Amino acid sequence: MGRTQLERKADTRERLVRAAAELFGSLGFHSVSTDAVAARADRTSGAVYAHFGSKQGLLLAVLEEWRSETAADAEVELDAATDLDARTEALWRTLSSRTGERGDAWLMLEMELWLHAARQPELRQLLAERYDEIRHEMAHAFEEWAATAGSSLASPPDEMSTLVLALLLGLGLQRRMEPESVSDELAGRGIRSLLGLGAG
Amino acid sequence: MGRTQLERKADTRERLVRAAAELFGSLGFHSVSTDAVAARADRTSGAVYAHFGSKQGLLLAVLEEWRSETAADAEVELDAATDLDARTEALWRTLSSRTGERGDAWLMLEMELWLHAARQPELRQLLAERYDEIRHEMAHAFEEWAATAGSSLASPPDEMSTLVLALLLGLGLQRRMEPESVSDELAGRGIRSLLGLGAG
DNA sequence: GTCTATACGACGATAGAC
DNA sequence: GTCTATCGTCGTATAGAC
Repeated sequence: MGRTQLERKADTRERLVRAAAELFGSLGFHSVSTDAVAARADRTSGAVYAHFGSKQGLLLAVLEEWRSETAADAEVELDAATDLDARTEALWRTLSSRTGERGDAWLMLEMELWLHAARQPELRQLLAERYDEIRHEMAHAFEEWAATAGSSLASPPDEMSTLVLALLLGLGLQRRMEPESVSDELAGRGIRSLLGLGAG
Repeated sequence: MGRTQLERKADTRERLVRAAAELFGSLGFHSVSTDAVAARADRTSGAVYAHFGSKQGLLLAVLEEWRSETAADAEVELDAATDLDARTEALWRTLSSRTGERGDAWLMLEMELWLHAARQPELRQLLAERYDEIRHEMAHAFEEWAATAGSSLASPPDEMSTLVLALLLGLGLQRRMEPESVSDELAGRGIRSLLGLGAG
């Protein structure tokens, strides 16, 4: 069939990205060779260069993949939550403490990307846009929450989302070092007090 | 003199740690070779292994050095601030947006350490203790603030310091990618609303 | 696009003299 | 403790056949 080679190409690309996400996240970008990624994807390192040009190109592809996944996950989680407590908890769960098949590789990969971006302007631009998107989505959600709660937000929604995103990231960092220091309940309380929608 | 060799030893150690802090912070741990560190310290790589055993041992020494420095800096800054606005601002400045000679290498080195610690239990323990210390110091300060303000804290001080530390870290991360997204004023407002001591 | 094979460089770490 | 010299290894990336 004429489309077999296209399918195979897409398949290889997907395999490589998946393998890279798993290995980079669990072992770290620098500790993982292109050979290792290719091997896990049942390919050879040549395929990495044919598809992504470099090891860093592969890292970027992983980022793009996770961005869309995360957005989708967040939307599902948040739509399912009805009251404020459930919403804040869902937010915390989605952005900072994912468990399950991917483990907590999420935050580690995020930090890995942040570090690279901190030193490379092109990457920095890309990550900045990523944060912008996340903040926008959150800001939109906050406005809805306030509306359904009958109250109004104390500050501009985009400022609020900056603060909330910061809180989520920072709690994730601490939680990874010392899980007991950050309970789900504490996270929820923190978010609510930033929003000014808490119990007071 | 009998102490010359001891002095020289201490001097070499200090040179190596300083050089490592500068290079690791600006270029990243993985991008910097032990030879490069040693060269900047006017020594050779053998000295690194004689003093620290490994490249990672050197990283740990850098961490210890910065921990004490940061604590001292924070104390000075906070003692100089009198009202709540000045205090929250000093907090933000000390922990997340240091500029000057060290540039913003601080946060990058911190994240570098975090990433290593996330994968190594011994290091994780050490970093957890570091966070604990920071939180304790902040918690102590918060109690004083509340006392002088005549009000009381809404939550236990150690929970508050967890939230505030999270906010500071998270804002630092975003600020590095997109400085305009995090104003000093916003940071101060965020801290105050977590503390429940804000304007409202 | 994918493979094998390999060039080429760099790195961490050690040995041994001083 | 510090130096010079060096070993062995591993990594990224490329060349060229298929």
